[in-house]
Amino acid sequence: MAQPKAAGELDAVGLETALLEAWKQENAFQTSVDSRSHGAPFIFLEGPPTANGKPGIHHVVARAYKDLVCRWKTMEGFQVKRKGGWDTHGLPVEIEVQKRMDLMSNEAIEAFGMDNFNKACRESVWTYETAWREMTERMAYWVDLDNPYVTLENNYVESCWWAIKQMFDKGLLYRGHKVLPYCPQTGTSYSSHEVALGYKEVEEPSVYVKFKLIDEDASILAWTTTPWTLPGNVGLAVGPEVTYVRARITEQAENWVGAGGAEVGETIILAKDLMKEVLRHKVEIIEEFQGKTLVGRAYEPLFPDAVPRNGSETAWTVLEADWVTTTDGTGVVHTAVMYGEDDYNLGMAAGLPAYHTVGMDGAFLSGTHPDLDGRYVKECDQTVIDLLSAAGGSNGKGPDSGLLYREKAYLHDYPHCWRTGHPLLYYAMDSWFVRMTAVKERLLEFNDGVEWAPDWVGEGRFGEWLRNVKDWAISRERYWGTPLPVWRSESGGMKCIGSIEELRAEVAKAVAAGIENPPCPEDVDLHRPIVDAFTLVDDGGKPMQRETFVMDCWFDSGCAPFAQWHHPFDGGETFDSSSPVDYICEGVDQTRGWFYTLLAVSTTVFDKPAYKRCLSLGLILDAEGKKMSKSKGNIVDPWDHFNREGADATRWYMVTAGAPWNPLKFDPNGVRETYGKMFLTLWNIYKFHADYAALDGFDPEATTSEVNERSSLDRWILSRLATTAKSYHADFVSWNFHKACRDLEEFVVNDLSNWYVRRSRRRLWDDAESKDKLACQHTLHEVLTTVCRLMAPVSPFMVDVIHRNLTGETVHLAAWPLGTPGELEGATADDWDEVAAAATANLPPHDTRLENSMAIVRELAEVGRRIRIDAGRRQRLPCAQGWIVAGPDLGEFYDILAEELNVEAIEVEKDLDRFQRIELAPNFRALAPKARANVNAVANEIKSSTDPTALLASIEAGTCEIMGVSIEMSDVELRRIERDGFAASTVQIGQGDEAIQISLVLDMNDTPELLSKGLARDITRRIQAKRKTLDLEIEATIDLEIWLKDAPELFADDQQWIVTETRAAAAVFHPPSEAPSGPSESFEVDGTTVWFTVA
RNA sequence: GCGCGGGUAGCUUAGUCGGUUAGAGCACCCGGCUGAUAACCGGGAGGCCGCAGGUUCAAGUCCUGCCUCGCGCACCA
Repeated sequence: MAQPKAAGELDAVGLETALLEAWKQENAFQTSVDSRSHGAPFIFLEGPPTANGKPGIHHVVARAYKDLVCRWKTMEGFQVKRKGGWDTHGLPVEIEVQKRMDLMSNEAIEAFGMDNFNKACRESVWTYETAWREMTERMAYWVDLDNPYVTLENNYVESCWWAIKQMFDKGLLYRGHKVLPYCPQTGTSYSSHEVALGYKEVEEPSVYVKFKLIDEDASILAWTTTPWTLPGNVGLAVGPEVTYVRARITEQAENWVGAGGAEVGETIILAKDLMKEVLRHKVEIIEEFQGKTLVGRAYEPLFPDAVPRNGSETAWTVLEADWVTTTDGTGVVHTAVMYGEDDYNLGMAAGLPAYHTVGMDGAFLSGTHPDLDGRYVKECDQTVIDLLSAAGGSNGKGPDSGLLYREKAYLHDYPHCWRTGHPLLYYAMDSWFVRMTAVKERLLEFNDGVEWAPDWVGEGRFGEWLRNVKDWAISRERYWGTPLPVWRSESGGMKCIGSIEELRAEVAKAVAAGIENPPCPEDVDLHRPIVDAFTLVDDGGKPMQRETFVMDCWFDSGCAPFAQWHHPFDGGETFDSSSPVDYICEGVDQTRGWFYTLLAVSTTVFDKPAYKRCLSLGLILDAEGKKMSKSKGNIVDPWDHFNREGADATRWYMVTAGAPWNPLKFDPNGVRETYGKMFLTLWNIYKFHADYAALDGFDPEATTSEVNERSSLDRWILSRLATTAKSYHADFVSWNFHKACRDLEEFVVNDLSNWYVRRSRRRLWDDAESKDKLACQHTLHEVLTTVCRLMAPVSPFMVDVIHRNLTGETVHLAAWPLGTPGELEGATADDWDEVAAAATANLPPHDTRLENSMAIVRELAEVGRRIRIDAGRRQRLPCAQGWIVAGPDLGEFYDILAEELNVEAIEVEKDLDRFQRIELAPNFRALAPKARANVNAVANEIKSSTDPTALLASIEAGTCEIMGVSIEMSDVELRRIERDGFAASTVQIGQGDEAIQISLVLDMNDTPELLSKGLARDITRRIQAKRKTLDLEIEATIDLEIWLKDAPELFADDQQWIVTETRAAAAVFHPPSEAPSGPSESFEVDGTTVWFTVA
């Protein structure tokens, strides 16, 4: 039923686009999943891309690896459902819209109307959906885009709310402060990811400030790069173990630059290590002591009215903090509670007053200082410096020299708003947190159970992150996102809403309590501002407003395992039976992103891991090794390659270019190379088989050919196929897809095309039916279908065309050649009966001896060419005799060898010494323990022996001793090398103990018969080339005329051979005296001139 | 600054437990082969294996330090 049709010329792009159409018609993806519906499930989870930018080549890479594993597992008989997904919330979407609509501040958005804005966001999300869908389809990433999960949909949001409520009920969700990078111009705090976009190197004034101790006439010196935080100072931190000094100024400084200074006799306290760097005055050290002795000492506030004490006993005293170092500054850290993370944490722990001196607009609050109130902090650096450097300092009660010791320009990277370019302020803000620190042990435990590829991402980078886990600041002061479903009353009453039903009930309750509310229908849209409008009541009957935050959009995607099914509102079974998922795969940049939030949500909500296997992909760089980014404009458009080399070559290139977790330098030339090398070769192999199969009406099912009756060449390629397939599979299992595919490519190009097909060509030319031809066709059929199946997960197009034509069935419904464990009774994605699985494999028999022998044959064929080049004997001139010296019996390959070497006869030379001499080389591994320090000297003795034969004899006799070391056979390696003066060459096959040296010797003597044959071959070759340039059909016949000059005799047999080979219907061989009268082709070979005409 | 991963030929890269002469592809040059393709074969040129030190009989491989690139964290007084 499956008689192959002839294959045409290759048009990769046409082939792929036509096949896409066929797949669509056949519903191929769904069919491939459904056909395994009885298989064990293998759960894949798609990490949702944000569809608010055009997809680039880096997206293709990630999708290629997702697809690869899913297709592979499907072929193994597992049922691999693949639901698509879209990440639709969050700042990237908002910013896209803000840019487009010129709404660059929160005020602008609110003036525009939050409902309008969110509507625009909702629409904006789908701007690039088509582009994504087209890319996804074109690259043949099989995923269900018709029923994706979408994070903005009500069902999805409702599941997120449910999850938040679980956290809330467990006490894992709390409201607190966090110091965040904040842009007063846009009124937005930024996530670390966004902050990273805006670092700029800037030079700013840094200041060394004297904090005057109350109970002593001395000052503690502290340093800051942000003078605007000084009015908020309420503490000084010292390292308890750090050594400090009390230093007295002994002399005025010379060449003082800038503001500040000190009087002779003033006492200054700072870290000993930093004294030289900081102090510009000559000083004497009065005392050295540890930081802890300073703790508790009180000092005078710099700006006495800026911050109220509010009963704090620790305010304006010295505190200890173990993170204080002496790498820069003075070893004393000025602490302004609200404007630094460390400061804030220290302030909370020590009970410092937590008051802002700066408003949300970035200006000093009124009451800070008359000269500062109401001014933008970044413009006040100089004013602060002036106030402090004035005699007595800002309050006039400091030392005569003022409170400023020095100012110094300081160059550093500082975060700036990547939208407005303004410097960001670290600012303590209200925020909601998930208490990740409470589940740290569980996170680590679950992570240990994950199979990471590569393992160091899990143990190293991700493990490190988890060991230092901090509470997750999960709220954002934004508009477009999953609203935080917590309502709060002024008295602190709180309620977390976990479903629409609950929301409606609470609204009803509030209405019943007399609070007006908008209607809350069953399909109420769970977005701002709609949900903001509901006022609920707390248990005491007090009105509660929603906390106006939205969730970090990473929280949304972290909920994907269950929210995609609308869990638990769908009944809960789907998630319960598909958790944790078996496989996820994303770029390594998701380590702290999705990989983390999946685990974080799963751990806090379900106390369970989220995934079992995680493939973490390396970054995609451009050909120069730079990260691909929109701003650099170096993004490669996947369509460039889809439309030129096709998706197959693009995908195969990506996988073979390096390990999946290594950064990939995407080189467009590499795709071209892959196309030419792998796919064109594969196609031509296929074409060779299919064309003759069609011509001969070959039907693999109607005929049979017993493998053990086939030629050794057939059995060899089948054995190579089995070997390659097994290592291919093993590499897949260990995530080494690159190795697997490189080896398979090597097999296809080298073994299959360059040897098997080349050697088999004549077998198929034969018009007559023969057992051998049938054997060859069955062999090609088996090898090609198996190669197609192996390649199908990586590059699904061409192999499907080939597989369909050869077998009548799509490769995507075919079984994995190494077995289908997923179909086994009781199998799971993690566990199956190995023996039963092996029985489902379908591979030809191994024959290691045959593989080894053929390796030698091929080596010898190459050696023959080398010998001829060295001896200056042309390839087509036959040699009478070739001798093989040593090596295993290659008798069954003599015909191949004779043809490859172009020799009349092959003989095995038993007398090794006739053509070979020996050399001895030391075996260091064996020799080193015996000879110890003398190993090199002993080795030299062995290497440089003038009579290796005699040396060998003495070693064999056990009487050899060099420098006191007795040498045995295991201490040396014996090498056989051709003797000088022969047209010969020696090769080594194999390594170590199994290595053998084989020499090939060619007889260089000419006879008239050989010269005639050689000439005939040269003439034939020229005529064949001519036939080709004339573009003749293979069956077409020609009329031939040949003239010769200075030629050896061309015997009748050889004339006839030329006639047969060139399909000459008529041939005239002119006598040596004649020369052509009309136009003709001519060439010269070894002094002979040949003219010929082809008609 | 801390952590992770790299640095091998002009480019892309392989290199196992430390072991003899560091292997391949692309590009380049020369030659060959081809009813066989953009393929293939032989040869050539091209390597301080990032630098320095150490361990060792022996280091691309192990150790230490440094330089450099990428990523992540912190950018912090």
